[in-house]
Amino acid sequence: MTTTSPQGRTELLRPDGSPVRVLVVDDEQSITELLSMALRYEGWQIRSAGDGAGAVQTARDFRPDAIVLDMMLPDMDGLSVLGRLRRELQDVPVLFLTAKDAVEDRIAGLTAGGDDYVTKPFSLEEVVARLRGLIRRSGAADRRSESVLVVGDLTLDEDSHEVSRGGDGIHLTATEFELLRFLMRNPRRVLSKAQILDRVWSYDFGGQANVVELYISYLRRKIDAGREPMIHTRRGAGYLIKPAVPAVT
Amino acid sequence: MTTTSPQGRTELLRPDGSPVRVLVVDDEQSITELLSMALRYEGWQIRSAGDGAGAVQTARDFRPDAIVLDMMLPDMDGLSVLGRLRRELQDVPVLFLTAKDAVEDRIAGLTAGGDDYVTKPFSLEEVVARLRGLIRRSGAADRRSESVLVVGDLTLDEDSHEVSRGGDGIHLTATEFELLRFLMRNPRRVLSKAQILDRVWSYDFGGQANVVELYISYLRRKIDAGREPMIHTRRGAGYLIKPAVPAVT
DNA sequence: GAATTCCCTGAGAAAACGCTTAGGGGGTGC
DNA sequence: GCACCCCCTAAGCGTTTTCTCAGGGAATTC
Repeated sequence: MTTTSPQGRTELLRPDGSPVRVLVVDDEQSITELLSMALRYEGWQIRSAGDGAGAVQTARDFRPDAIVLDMMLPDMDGLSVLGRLRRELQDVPVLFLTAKDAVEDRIAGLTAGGDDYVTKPFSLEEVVARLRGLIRRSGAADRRSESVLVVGDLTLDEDSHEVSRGGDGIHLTATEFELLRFLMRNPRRVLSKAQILDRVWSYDFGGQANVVELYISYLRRKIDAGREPMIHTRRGAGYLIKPAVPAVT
Repeated sequence: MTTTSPQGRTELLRPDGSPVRVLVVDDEQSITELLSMALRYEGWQIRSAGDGAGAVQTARDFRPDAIVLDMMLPDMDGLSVLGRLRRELQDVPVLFLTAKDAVEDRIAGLTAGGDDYVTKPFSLEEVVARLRGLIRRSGAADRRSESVLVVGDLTLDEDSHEVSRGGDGIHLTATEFELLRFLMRNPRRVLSKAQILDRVWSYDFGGQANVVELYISYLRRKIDAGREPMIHTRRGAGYLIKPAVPAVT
């Protein structure tokens, strides 16, 4: 089931209308805090644990609809945590957090069961998107909930990563895609550069704030080029996307 | 829930009709007083604290709907205060106050959870607007509360920062926008130049008092130009905005 | 009706802000 | 190992915005 808030954001809900529950497991507290904040903002109910034992225990009575699980835990290795969690909650989808250099094939095996993974350092948009996908596919939320964002004649498919405007396919790089997704999930709403940076770039990004300007300009070149613009600058405030108003000629 | 006072101001209220509660945390007393006054004027219930320990303690039994938190506190740093506050009140939205130069350093993630921040020196209108936005989105107030101000045929959208009169879009600069917002939030009420200066300009503005006149004239040019005027001067008292009375011709 | 006070607005300087280009470095695939 | 693509830094440029200053006009007072 989905519902649309007054701001136009679409929320995932369980079939009985109660909020989706997510368990976050990571030993770094800053990570669990960051994730909890972001996921709560999605309207989900969050619990967190700092180690494997805590995770299993919390999972037992919290009965989450999805789990975010760091593969590197102090007390036991991610696999055995996973095993125990699965004993409690058989079908719950898991989003793994792994270091970039983690062994690929091991992860590949894990995600075969419909799970997914994200490498650290991640961006919040990425985690949220992956999680939404997992929950959607697991059937914990209404299956009809869509994975396609539409603003005007602009279309973005979160599953296939396809983007098109007015029927023409548009190729975007990974970062461009995430930026556009964030804009399109908040149409007609001014998003500050800080907000964009916090959601779209990884949490450890320490660079210049003008990357946002740069990527906005890339996006405009691909999306607005030669058409009525959809991406607008609010000087001193931020950017927003909205359906193009046909030129009155 | 929203209600409209006799003066025509729209107030945010909690779903049960009680006033919204806000906790203000800053070590400079002049700031907490300034903010407390301004926020009480919004019809909200305010408590303040001067350090992190006090903030956590006050939050515990005051149970605020939103928190204004200075990042620079004497006893502990803003983030650990945040952590403790969040342990007490999980979903409470936070508006951070930060120094301007601190923004670039290490404030990544502040807006990640739907929170927001304002840099010092700030204007009261900005703080109030941001807080209203946070409270609105957090669901502590009635979700139907709108983000659009309307006076006569003049319309101002706080989310998209769009302004239009009689259907025609009007482009305003950031300062013009804030001034108009302040006027429109107090329709049919005379606002003195001093009041306007205190609310719309940052508290450390040391310039000439006639900026207000200047910006009123800018606004008139954009909003009243060629139409029945909505912005009126009360000589010796101030300015007010009200729906235009159709010209009797 | 003259003086005074208050308000409005034009011009212009300084600063802030956003956009764009060029290029380096890292990673990936062939 | 080479070529390609992607991400980001850095710097320069043009534009927009903000504000000061000053002159003139309008309302008010005496």
